[in-house]
Amino acid sequence: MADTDVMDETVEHLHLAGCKNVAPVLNRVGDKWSMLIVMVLATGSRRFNELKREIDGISQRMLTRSLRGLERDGLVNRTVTPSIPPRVDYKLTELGESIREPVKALGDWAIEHIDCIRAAQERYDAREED
Amino acid sequence: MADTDVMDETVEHLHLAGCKNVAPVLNRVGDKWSMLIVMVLATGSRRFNELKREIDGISQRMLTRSLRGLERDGLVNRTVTPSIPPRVDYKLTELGESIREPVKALGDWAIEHIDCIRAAQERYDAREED
DNA sequence: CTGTATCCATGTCGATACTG
DNA sequence: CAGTATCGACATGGATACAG
Repeated sequence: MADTDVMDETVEHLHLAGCKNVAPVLNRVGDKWSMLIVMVLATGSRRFNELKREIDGISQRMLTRSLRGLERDGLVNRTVTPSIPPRVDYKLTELGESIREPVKALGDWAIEHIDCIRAAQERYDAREED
Repeated sequence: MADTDVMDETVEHLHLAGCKNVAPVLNRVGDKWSMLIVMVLATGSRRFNELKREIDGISQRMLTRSLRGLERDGLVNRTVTPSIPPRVDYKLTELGESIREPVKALGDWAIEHIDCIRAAQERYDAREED
């Protein structure tokens, strides 16, 4: 099972040993821009400023940071064409493609239950303001 | 389609209109403790300190906050028994149960691809330190 | 065009102390 | 037992300026 030293403590009460593996993924999925970028790139490769225009609201800094994160995790591929002006293209890797399905499942769940959630929130908030 | 006023701007370049709905869910799913709590509660109702012991590493503050968030979103039900000492039980609602499947799908993806991700990260980090 | 560097505001998380 | 209150450390995100 390779030398993953994640079992350093005997995780007594957690059958959730894999959680240490899941957490970083949840972190990336849960961040503000990454999955949005993935969804845009799902429709085809883009250049930096194409993404910036298309995502609408993202700052240059956050686009760079998000892309670097996705690239580091192997979800996005970055190709530099050293021309003048320079050209950089981003596209999903196979790994990046493969995450779309589970993320979409979550997105579908969210859309399907959003009314239920909002109703719960309103009920909760109503009870607080007494 | 109900009066969801989320189409206030003509979302030209986004077929991702539902994103405003998905974001809050991603936020909850992506946070550090919420899904861990859901997974524990999936095996049965718990009291506050049972959760605290079982989650291991969570602070009292974060457990309270996470449970409040989950309760507000309608994923968790809180039942107070005004005895001495007081007793409070938490259990998943139907909505809470229903989110387990898509979250598990994402968890399975993470576990399945963790080696690939780590490899990509090491490759990336190796290239940075030159 | 594609970034990097700074600065700053805000949010998240944890430790600790205290309460009914 | 089941919280609330407070504080401080740290991470995240945005605005702006600058650079190859």
